[in-house]
Amino acid sequence: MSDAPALRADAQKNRELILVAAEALFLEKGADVPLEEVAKRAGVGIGTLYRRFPTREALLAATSNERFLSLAAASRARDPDLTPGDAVRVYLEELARDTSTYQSLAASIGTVIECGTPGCNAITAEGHRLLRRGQEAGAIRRDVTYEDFIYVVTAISIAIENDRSSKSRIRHLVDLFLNGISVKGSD
Amino acid sequence: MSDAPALRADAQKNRELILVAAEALFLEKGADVPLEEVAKRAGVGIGTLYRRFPTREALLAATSNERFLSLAAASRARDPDLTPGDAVRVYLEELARDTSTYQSLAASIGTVIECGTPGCNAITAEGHRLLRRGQEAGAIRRDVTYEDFIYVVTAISIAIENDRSSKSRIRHLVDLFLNGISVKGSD
DNA sequence: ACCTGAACACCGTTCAAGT
DNA sequence: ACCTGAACACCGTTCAAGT
Repeated sequence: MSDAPALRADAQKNRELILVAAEALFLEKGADVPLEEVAKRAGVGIGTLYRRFPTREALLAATSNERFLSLAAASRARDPDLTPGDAVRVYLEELARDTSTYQSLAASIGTVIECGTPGCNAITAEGHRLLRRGQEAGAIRRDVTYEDFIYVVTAISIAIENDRSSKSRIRHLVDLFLNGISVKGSD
Repeated sequence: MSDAPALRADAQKNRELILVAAEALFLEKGADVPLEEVAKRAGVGIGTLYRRFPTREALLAATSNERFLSLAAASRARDPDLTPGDAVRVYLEELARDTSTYQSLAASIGTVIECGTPGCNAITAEGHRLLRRGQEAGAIRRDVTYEDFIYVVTAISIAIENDRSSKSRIRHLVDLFLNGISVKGSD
């Protein structure tokens, strides 16, 4: 599974320094912070950063890895306590909240979450599982796809970033996705 | 209403040239095309472009003005033929389709549509009207806001841009917003 | 009042030289 | 194998000089 041919000790150390600096700066200044600033704070040359993380998305995915792993684990852990429908609801709310951690992350979350790291794989697999379970239980429409999940998470995060709504509206927006804007029984 | 103190003839001409060039380039290369390229194609200096359109959003709003006006007019025209719910559906589909006209426009459509030009005002007023009518007819939930409309249009356009879905999925995504992902009667 | 474009700032990305 | 940072490219934005 580990296709990385083991980094040299100094390279491994630099990789860690870059990740720590990136996490801090993404939080402080958003996901579009200049990469030179990340390299500077990490105390490495800009070339070293590019060698380890060829794209900004790769760096974002790496800093998200642990958060995604724990989100997926938490979702599985609460599974027995929730109905299939509620499990999907909480999954979407948590993922939207997480995506709102870094300013400017929303637009690329779709790419970031499909990057192949263990965390990305875990959170994606968990979403597929919840969707399937909801459909088998007859709670979720058959024509809904996992792409629709990503779309709504992206949407909510962008809405929050644009300051057209606040984090407190995540629940409302997820609710619209789940139940629709139409009054029940009106069609 | 017209707060513009009438441009000098040459300035007016340049403004038109900029708009024509911008429309063409936005269509060819997306809403993030270099502004210098727009100025070059228009045959004016970059300073002239900035003088007329201080921000990219202002330029986007200006090129969208006529499209927004006709979208709003079309919506009012078909109004008698549709139920309040269907009127909202078509409004959202048309707006999402329009926002997908220029690549990279989606993320800023929220800002562009609130810019105060006649077109922006018209399409916004029409959306508010349809929402109110839907709610008064008992077809739309009372807790839905016009911000939710913008959020879903943004979401759909971003989904399309990220190539996670195609324009043919607009109908599906609007349908989810209207009716929700939950199976009816499951709650 | 308006136009121009050089000048400056800023950031992304590569790559030759060095360890 | 890895690191560094100068160098280059590109784009946004301003503003002094000119009409």
